[in-house]
Amino acid sequence: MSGRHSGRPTLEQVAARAGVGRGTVSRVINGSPRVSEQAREAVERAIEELGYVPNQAARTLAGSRTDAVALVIPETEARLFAEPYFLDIIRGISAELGESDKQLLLTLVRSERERARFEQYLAAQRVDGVLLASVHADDPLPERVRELGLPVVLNGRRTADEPAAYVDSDNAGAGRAAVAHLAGRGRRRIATITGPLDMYVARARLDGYREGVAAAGLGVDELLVGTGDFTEEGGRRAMRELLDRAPDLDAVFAASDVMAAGARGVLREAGRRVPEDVALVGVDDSAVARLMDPPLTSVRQPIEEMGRTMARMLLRELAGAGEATADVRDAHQVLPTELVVRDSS
Amino acid sequence: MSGRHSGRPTLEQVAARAGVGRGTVSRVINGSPRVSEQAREAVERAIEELGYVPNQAARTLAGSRTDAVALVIPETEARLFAEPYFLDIIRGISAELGESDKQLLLTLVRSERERARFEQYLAAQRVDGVLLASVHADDPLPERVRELGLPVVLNGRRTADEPAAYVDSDNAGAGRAAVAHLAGRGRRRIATITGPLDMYVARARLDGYREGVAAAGLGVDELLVGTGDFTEEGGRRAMRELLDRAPDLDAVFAASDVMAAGARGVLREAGRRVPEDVALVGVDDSAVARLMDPPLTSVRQPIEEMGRTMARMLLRELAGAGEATADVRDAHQVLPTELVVRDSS
DNA sequence: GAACGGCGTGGGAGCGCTCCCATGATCCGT
DNA sequence: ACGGATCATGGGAGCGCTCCCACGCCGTTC
Repeated sequence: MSGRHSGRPTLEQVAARAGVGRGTVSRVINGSPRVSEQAREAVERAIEELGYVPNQAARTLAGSRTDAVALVIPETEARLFAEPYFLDIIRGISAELGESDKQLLLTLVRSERERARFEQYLAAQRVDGVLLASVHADDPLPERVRELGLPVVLNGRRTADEPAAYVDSDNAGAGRAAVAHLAGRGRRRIATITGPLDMYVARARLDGYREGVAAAGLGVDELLVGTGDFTEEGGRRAMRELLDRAPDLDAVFAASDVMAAGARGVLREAGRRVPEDVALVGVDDSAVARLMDPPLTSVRQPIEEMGRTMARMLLRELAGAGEATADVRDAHQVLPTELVVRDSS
Repeated sequence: MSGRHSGRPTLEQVAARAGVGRGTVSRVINGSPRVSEQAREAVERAIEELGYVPNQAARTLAGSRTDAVALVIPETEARLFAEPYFLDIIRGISAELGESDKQLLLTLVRSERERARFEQYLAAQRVDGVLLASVHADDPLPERVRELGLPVVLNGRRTADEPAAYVDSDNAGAGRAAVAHLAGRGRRRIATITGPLDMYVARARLDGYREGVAAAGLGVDELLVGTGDFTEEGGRRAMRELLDRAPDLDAVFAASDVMAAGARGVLREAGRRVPEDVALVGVDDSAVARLMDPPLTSVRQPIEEMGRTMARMLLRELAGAGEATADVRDAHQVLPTELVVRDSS
């Protein structure tokens, strides 16, 4: 066959063609300023002509930077949350990463075994940093990642005083806004359906609800607090219990759209009209909310923006390389939510 | 501790500790049979004790296998399709990949520019193969990937005689099943709302609809065919037109749940009851279908299974290494759909 | 005019692994 | 008992890149 022209061109071949040394080509590729204009042009031309693309494995091996970050999604959660959530997160992350030439390694963690394997991957130097979606209260993963010397950013926090870097939305604010809205429409017996209370996000929304009730001068009634689990069925169950315990309720703040959908079904079966008899507000502003009948008032989280912010934080830390983490405050971002009013309230 | 963390252990150190040569350690790691039981045990012990994890970059560089595959999702599509779709696809792929120690590189392609960049990545030897979600009719990407010498598997086909390997669901079957069901319930004027007709999936469902109508001995009436675009708004628009053109229709087969949801709203506004006046069937069996009022009858696609199958096909081709693609038939998988009957029909 | 500092440059020395070949030990048949 | 297979084994030779040091060459400076 014809010569050794098999395989892709290497940096060495580019150097030869451009009439310079390997070092110079490397400098051009990596945007070093210490290259003469002339040499740079020659190299760029050679790269163009040869269709050269640097071999990533070689770069990583020699330089120990991988140009990839991992996004970890615990599979169990993936089913609970309104599903579009993760897609939006991914979209935001991907958009931000795209601008910096980084790759996204997606890992769904289903079991302990897969988790262990994931830690292996981290140790295998496959990524420069880790993004973690929806961590549970007692999840040790963030610490494990740090021990491996990798920066990590969480989506949501595990506790109020989360030590790791995170991006969260203003969950308490969401609860307050929902209740204020309902109270503003004259509702006095406002109930809530919470998420699972071992998750910080659920607690925070409940706290916001309580603050909102107090702020409206209504006095908190624990009979009006029903516990759900972010699923439709959980929403049904909680709604039934609430109707039992507090048949005089005239509004419900459900901590997720999906639970609101479940609750809506129970209300219909109970002959309560929405919004005439019972006003309903959800959280997420998902497709479900728009398509419900009547369309559901919901507190929107800026999900895609959360993804972007996570990626941005991680990239900043990667760039800042030096251990000197500028300011812890930067590492804790809480994004605002927004009430979207529709016909259910 | 301070001090120079001598970094992670290398294969060489494992060899030293186990009292064998590098080659032997490498053989153990790669599961070669040509290793004595004794040596194997010694090496495994050393790996355990040192917490050794092979450096991926080095393996790739030396062996030119990357242990990663890319999943490409055109961003434009991501909005059109019922969103959970992609998450399910990802879930299936991830599950299958997890069992074979491969990593998933997720790439959302938003623009021509990002597409070009993606091709660069492929050329940079970052992945062993490519999975492509929802390709458009004229998408040249599959061919580009092949030119780079990488195997590719599509989700859905571009045309009826797609040359590339693909996994699709039985879209025509979905249309037939929906119509048969509606006809079975005594509906005679069955309309359809299609997807965008430049997509094969939309055409196939329409074909199935026509076949179903013919099979029921109803005679196809083009007035009953409305064109949508897989969005809720498109569904509304098509439904309005249908009501205009064929006010006597008594059933609608919408080619997606989301369009069905849009249509349902228009029907309500028009004072038509579902299912009494007009029966409604969608496709996807998504959360939207379950949460609609009344809950929507829908044709379910085995989305997660499609993901699994895609991954399996790609892995098989990667394993088969040799160019001898066994049988083209294996490369074209069409999975069955299933009608889920609810109250809307 | 000699000494000096800076800058662009070339290329050696690895990074940690797989591939593969040569080696010595073991086993077989005759 | 001996030549020839068979087998586990060690280790050299890269894979393609980045890092970094040493080398000229230039313009300054005193």
